[in-house]
Amino acid sequence: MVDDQLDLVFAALADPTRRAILARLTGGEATVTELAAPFAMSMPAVSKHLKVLERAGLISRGRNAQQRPCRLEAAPLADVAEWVQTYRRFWEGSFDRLDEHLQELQGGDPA
Amino acid sequence: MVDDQLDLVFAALADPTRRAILARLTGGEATVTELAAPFAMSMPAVSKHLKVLERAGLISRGRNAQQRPCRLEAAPLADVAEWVQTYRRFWEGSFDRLDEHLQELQGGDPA
DNA sequence: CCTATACTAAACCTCGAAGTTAATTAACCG
DNA sequence: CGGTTAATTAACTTCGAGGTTTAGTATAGG
Repeated sequence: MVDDQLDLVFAALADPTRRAILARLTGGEATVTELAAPFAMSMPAVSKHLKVLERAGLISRGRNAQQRPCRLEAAPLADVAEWVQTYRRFWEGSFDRLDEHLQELQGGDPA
Repeated sequence: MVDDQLDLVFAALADPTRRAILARLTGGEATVTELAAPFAMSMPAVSKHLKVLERAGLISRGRNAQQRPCRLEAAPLADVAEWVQTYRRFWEGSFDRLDEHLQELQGGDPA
């Protein structure tokens, strides 16, 4: 709902490294070292990416000895889905702009 | 499919001005001047935002006298929807991480 | 032709994102 | 305690995003 939050989430998703990290986390928790392994990038760089994801609410972090396991927190993606959902009728269907406009005026949904 | 394209789209969406422009365009085509009106921002700034949206494939531009009407091109949002869709089961449902992992291994869906 | 209108291009500024290396904290382990 | 592993912090660099103002390009129209 807060627009700033959507900013953070979209910005976080705009980086392929971070999307790859999220994809990795669908397989379960992982430590920073594990997450960093696939990338040709230093550990602090990955640590920064994780901070971006955390600020966006897309991951949370636990504690296990010296390790800080990351877990996926997908809730903000529901907001993304909701936002994009409002545009669905603009990529589905084959009506032209005039039809779209009429549709909007009438609040109708041809699906 | 092309990861770079998703980068461009997410990055374009990470700015509230640009999302507002897209929202405006759901009401039909608009000129740059019309799009710029609601914002406390110079016209060149809006012009740059439009270029970002265009590069992401989210708008296209026509020509009408001196005006360059913009129209919404929502197709890239389908890619966004598809991407986010793969995470849906991670924000729906109330199972914990272990369950998620088992679910993934079994390819099951408890919904 | 001249001028106003609509927009883009150019030049510039500032700030933060993304990366580096080196230093620091924290926890385990022999 | 001393050393190793895991991760963050700090200091620094580079680059591009987002904004500005000023200048340039088209096109409409008196």
